[in-house]
Amino acid sequence: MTLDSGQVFHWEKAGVGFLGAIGERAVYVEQRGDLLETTCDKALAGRYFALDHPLAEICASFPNDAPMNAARDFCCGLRMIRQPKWECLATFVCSSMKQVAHIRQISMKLRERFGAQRQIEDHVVYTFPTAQRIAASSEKELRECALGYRAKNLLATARQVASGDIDLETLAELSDGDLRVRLCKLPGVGAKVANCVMLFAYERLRAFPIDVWIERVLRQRYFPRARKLNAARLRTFTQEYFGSHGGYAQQYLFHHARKTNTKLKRKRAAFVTISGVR
DNA sequence: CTCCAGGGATGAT
DNA sequence: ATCATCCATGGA
Repeated sequence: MTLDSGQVFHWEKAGVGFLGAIGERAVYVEQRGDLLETTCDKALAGRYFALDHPLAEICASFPNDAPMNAARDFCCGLRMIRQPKWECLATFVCSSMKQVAHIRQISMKLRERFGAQRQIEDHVVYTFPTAQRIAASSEKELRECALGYRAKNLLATARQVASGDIDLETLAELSDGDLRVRLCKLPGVGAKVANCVMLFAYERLRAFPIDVWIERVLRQRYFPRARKLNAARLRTFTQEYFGSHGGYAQQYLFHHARKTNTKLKRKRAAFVTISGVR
């Protein structure tokens, strides 16, 4: 549930488990009931998958309404991963106006081209390239990874991180508001991407990214027929209504909507077929 | 084939 | 302060 929820984009199904990388290490993970089996250091996997999060307590803190209850039931076990900061930032700079399936492709191409190769059993996985490595590439090379107009932003952001102009680790000391402001100064980072990075890499469980899916959920399930519902209005509502674990609630709503896919897409015109027209 | 996607930056009202 | 456009690309 966690690895398929659109937080990370490089894990691949292998047998009953998944093959991927946690930071610099190639890892195989497999869930057996309520146990997690892994080939890597126990503490490393436990931290990455946030096994210390009190899931029952967090889910109990969600608001009690129909869409939230449905999402909670559907997403049982889903956790917010603790991602490496640069990896998360870079990936979501590449995510704008892209479907999850395509973000996966971009992520894999960047890894294969610029990352480090790791062997695990008879498989090969790649680590995510450092900011230094991306900064040393060119816009042309990045465009060859299918980034399109995002290539310029990724390159510029990588250069700021690689040069030490911005230190992603020390940003962790900042308040939510200050952290968001600093992240939004990076090219290709707006409120949505900043919130994703805050939620997935800085443990800011309040952060509530609003993308096209979540906006549809909010408008159709929480504000049916509401006039003048702008971005600011949605933002204040989500912060107050979903509370201190809003990011968790958001991810549950997102994953549920994306996987069930019912009645959220814009209605298409109904067609009938009439024969014998000619 | 068409539609649209885990948006952001920019310029016009 | 809000709104409209453009930006590349390819899965569905």
